[in-house]
Amino acid sequence: MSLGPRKTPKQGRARATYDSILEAAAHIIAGQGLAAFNTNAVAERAGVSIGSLYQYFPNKDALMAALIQRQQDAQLATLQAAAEMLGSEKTLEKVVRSLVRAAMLHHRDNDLLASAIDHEEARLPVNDLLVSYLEKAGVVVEVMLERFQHEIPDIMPKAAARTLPALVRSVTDAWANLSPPQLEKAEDEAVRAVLGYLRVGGE
Amino acid sequence: MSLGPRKTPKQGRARATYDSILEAAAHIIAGQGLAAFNTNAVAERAGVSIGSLYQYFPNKDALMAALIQRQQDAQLATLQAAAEMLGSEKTLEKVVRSLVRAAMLHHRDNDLLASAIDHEEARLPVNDLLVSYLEKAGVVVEVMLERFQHEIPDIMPKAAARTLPALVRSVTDAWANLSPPQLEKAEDEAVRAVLGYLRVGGE
DNA sequence: GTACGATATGAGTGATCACTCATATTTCCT
DNA sequence: AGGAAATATGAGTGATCACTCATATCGTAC
Repeated sequence: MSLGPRKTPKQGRARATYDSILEAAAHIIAGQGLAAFNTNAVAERAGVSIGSLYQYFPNKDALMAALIQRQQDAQLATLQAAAEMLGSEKTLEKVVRSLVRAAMLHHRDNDLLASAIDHEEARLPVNDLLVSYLEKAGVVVEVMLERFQHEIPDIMPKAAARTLPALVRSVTDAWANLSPPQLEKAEDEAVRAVLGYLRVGGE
Repeated sequence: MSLGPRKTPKQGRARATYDSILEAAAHIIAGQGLAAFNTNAVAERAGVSIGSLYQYFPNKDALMAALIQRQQDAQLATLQAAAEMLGSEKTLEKVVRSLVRAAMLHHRDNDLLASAIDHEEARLPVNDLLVSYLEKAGVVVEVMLERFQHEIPDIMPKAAARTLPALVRSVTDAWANLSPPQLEKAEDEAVRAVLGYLRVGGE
């Protein structure tokens, strides 16, 4: 079963249809979870007929795969923007705290979508996508960390780039999923975890 | 919609039926994922009629909730056993490495089941279960860490107890889900993350 | 052994949902 | 203008699956 697009849009309206379908899919998953994600609902929300959806996606999984790629692109863009913003920041702790805060905000707004994507990544044959995304994100983190080599001499930037996002995500998850959510605590603990990870063995 | 059991088994065979249903559900999710988890398949695998399943579980979600509780109980037991085993271990690093290794083995065998449970915990109204589980697990971790107060003076054991499991899980995930999985690397990075987290600010 | 509650059965029902296809409309090109 | 290619439509189809219920069997107490 192919996950590639069935047909590439050639006209403007086709592009618009394609985009509105992806947008609708993201909206439904983010708002009501994976269980509410069905092709009929997506088409309706997109203001498009079910037939049109199947013009561009050969099946439901292909739609999910496209959504995963879209999300990866967005996250990469966010990360790159953050890297530029923080280019002037002097202390490692401030850089880390900014990144953690950004990750938490993103988390608050995209909780269901992010976890649904995690879940589906494991089920679908999209490993190539994932690896190439990690590759690119890794480079960005690597560049950021190199500026602080003096502070964290033992770090292996490539390894750190892979570990850090997972670390932030899990710690914030652990604290944000309480009732009531302990968001300040979450931020502190995540910063603590990241700094601890980076500095271990050093000093 | 109630998630409690519909009927409590009073005879031995009823207990056996009940258990085999839970066992079958776990087996299916662990082997083929959440998508293959349907009540008919569970009943068949359990060697029980679909009607029997609904004698004990008012609906599919109740079955999932029971599975979640069962898994929490098992994890707690594992953790407690580990805590006793490690009571004589002298260095913090060794304790941490043992725990990480145990978590990784568990992960390798129950990958799909664990992530499915994570996913469903978020969807079902089982917050009470989760909170009480974290409470108990927290106490165990707290006791373990108190022995190393001299090494990690700044730690808040309750906070650590909540953060650590999430941290280990995510780091191992990040490295284990590659192809090929980098399991040694995963262990090293997870140990590094935990030690870093525990020791930050200290030394 | 008989009676009664507990337990087990599985064909059947209704709802949901992925996906098709014959047809209609729009855009592009000359 | 007119034809062809691209795009859009949505009723319909078939499969899946959660859940019911009428009926059957088993265990136990007397």
